[in-house]
Amino acid sequence: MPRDATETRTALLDAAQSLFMDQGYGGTSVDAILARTGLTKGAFFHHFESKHELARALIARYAVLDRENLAAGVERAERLSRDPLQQLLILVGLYEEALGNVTGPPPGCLFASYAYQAGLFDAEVHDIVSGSFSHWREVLGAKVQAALDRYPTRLPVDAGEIADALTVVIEGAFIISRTLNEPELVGMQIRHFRNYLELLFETV
Amino acid sequence: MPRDATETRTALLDAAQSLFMDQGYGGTSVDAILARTGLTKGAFFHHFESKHELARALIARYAVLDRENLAAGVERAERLSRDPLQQLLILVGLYEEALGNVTGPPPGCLFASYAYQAGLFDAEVHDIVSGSFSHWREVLGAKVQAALDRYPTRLPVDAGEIADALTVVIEGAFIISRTLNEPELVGMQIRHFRNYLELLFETV
DNA sequence: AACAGAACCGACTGGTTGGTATGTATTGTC
DNA sequence: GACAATACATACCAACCAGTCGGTTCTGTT
Repeated sequence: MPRDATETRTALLDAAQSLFMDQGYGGTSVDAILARTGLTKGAFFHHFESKHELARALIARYAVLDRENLAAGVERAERLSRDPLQQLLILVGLYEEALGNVTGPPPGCLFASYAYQAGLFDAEVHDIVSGSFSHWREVLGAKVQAALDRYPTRLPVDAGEIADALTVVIEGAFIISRTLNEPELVGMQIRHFRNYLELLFETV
Repeated sequence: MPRDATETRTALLDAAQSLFMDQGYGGTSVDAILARTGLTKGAFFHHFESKHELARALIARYAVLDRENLAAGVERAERLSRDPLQQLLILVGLYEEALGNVTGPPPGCLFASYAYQAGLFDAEVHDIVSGSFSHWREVLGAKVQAALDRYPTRLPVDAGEIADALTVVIEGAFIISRTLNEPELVGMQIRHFRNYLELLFETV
């Protein structure tokens, strides 16, 4: 077997992800990706049969990492407490921690970059993105529902909506944080979502 | 004077806005804009000296409308109540109303489409976008501060952060709403921000 | 050492891109 | 109704685009 191809493939995916987040899919040429990696057309089209197929592979990789990350967070929260409300608050706290202590440029989300370029992609890519957000809704929604089942709230709320509210805050915070170039903003805003939960559940 | 040019110019800007929101700036060709309007290269480059200048004009127009819209909302809220907290809640309610009763495809924000394509634009465009978000922070932040000065809160909060939280929710809700194709989501999420305010200020 | 096959190179292609040059149509002014 | 100026159309160009293809290099197998 020849030299290690996964390294090259990863380099292409990494460069593409960075460029797509900064210039968008339509604004990034294959040549730009090659210039960043130092590779050539031959390498690119050996690994991906088209630019579009790269986009698909990229977002699929991102979706897997996102799921693993979420699952790890949930597991960790479940290990740290038996109480569903506490688990929820811990989970939010973990994301606040992870996205708050970022040095350098504000972080972003590949799914979000899709939202305003959806017309460039096909149904398969769309399903990966919407499936990822739906997954957040399901996983978090279950936790919220468990908390709702056990504790009273100051206002009547729907579990799915509360679950969505976290992804909404994260995605929205990315946008404001990026345009204002204020990396701290993301953690701060997640903090406010945590405030909302605590106020809702009368823990404060 | 020749025929009315503003109509043509507006048609170009409208088509560009719609396409940019759907495919991004880099993914939209000048020809695509012309195909949608039924115009030609001659018309385009008569009104805009480059594609980039169109983007600048478009986001500038959007920023002006956004400011006017915000100012109108604030005025209306101030007319409906003398109390700063009530004004704030009314203002949020107005946006919940405006963005919640949308039929057809979920709405979006041109500023947000910029966030993940920033590398394609220059400092001038960047200043318009960041200036717009800063303006929201200032205007809303002042209202929040006025409410904080008069009423106690269950948790200590910063006025600017609360102001940002609304734009964060709106922008984030756009993204999730668009990818899941659920137009109602935006209004619902703004509702949760209103809940947060009401819980914070002990009105519920 | 010979072979096979994957990994990669780089010149090339046809179509598309943003932009230009030049021409024509429209409309108010005198 | 001649003139001027704006508004728009059309043909065209060089640069760039995604993608192709024949060739070269590397590496495990025998």
